[in-house]
Amino acid sequence: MGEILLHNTLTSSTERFVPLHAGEVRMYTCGPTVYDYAHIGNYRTFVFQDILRRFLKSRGLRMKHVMNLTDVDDRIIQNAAEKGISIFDYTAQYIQAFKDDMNALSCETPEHLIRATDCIEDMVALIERLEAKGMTYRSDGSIYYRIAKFPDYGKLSKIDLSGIQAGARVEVDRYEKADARDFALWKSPKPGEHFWETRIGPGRPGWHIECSAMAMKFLGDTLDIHTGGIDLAFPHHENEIAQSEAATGHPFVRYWLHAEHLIIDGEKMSKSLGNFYTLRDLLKKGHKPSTVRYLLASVPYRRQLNFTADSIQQAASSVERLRNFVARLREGKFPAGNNAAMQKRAKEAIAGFEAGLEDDLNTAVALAAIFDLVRDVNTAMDRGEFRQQDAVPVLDAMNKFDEIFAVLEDNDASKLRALGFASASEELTAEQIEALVAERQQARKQRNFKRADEIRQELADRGILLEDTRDGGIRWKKK
RNA sequence: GGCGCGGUACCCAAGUGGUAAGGGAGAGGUCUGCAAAACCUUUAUACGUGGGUUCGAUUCCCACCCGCGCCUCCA
Repeated sequence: MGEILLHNTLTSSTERFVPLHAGEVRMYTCGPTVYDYAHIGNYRTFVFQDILRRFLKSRGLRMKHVMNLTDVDDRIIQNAAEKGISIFDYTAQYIQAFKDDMNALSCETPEHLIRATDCIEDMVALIERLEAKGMTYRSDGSIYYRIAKFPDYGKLSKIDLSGIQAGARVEVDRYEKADARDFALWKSPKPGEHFWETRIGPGRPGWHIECSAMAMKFLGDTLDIHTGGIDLAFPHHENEIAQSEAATGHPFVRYWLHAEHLIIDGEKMSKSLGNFYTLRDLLKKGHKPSTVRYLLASVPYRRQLNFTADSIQQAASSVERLRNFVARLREGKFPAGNNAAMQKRAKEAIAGFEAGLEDDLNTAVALAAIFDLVRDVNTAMDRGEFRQQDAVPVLDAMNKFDEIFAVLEDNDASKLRALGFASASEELTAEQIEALVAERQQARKQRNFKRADEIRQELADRGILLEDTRDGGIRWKKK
């Protein structure tokens, strides 16, 4: 195993990753704002961070990983008010939807998945620290961060503040700020708005303070890794740095990792263009959760991912190839014994796979190593050079792959059911399928191919594909 | 305008100063009762365009064109 390289936005370079605390990774991911269903672009970032945490875990590192759920912001307050329900109830449904989606995409749950509103006290305390250090000012009951007092401002995004200062684009919103660049730490409530009564007055937290407070609450002053979409680098992450480092005097994050955006058919995804998809939209179209995960994971995270009808179809085919391979390994009949070349080949594949991931999570290279193995082993099988005992090391390699990619298990149907998508055709029980398979085998023996094909078609219509194997057996799988 | 990422075959996508991984799709073939799966063969000689450096550049430098993102709350 080589060293792990990660690209750090802060330094604009790819660096060797070494956790601050041996054996443990303290990581923070900006979670969703739960005002609606998350879209497929959101999940690009979440699948990326899942690949990252799975990879780090596979290296024996213990994860201390926090993800926030932003469950209070302007849209949430407005939408909840329109529906006449509390923001808690309003967001609860989307938090559940988010968890369900993440589960469908086989994304592991971080050690701490926390509602922002459960950490108001921590945010208040952090704002107090900033006030004590003279980093803030009050205006109309709101509290702002005075960027001019933080000389390092802009070091993450390399933004030139003079441009903003002079720019005409900054709107004067309803809050009175001393400087257009300043941002709200605490917002005073408007009439009828949800607010918290606190030591710093009534109101609600600004977006940026959430993440600083929650990250440091669970992970300490300095985190190893902070992930998010590239769009968050400015201003959100820049503001997190300003808040956290001004309060503690310590570096906030050692490695900043940003995922590039997903675009649709070469265009930005947006509601106005009509190319805006949630995960459920895709599942409704008949795509499998594993297909979506594979597609999102297969393009290296620092590259824009162009999502097209073609690319998702390609992902489906690729997963199918991998699953077919594993089924062949598990069910195939091979001559007894072992072939040293196969053992060696499996080890090489693992090494190649890991080398790809080590290189800033280059999933494309990692996948190539696995597909090379698939082809070579299939070839060996066809030539009769593959032995029964070789299945173990090769399966071991595939398991190592799936520890990270998590697409091999054929559990799409149950995941779809969990999300409330009933399969169109009624489910056949394994017994019913076996009975039909047996009948077809009988028909084939009698060379009654008409009946055999009828049965195969009948099963196909109900989502079951039959494959006759070389050794005269049959294997079936769900479509 | 400023900052950033990218432009590689039909599609997705690696990669290196010495003439291009992998996947998908297509075509032909092997196997099979037929299919499916699998395998084999095949698909880039302008690696966005134009210059430059070099014995040699897709890979380095410069310019330009195009796509996408950020520039106050969007992953």
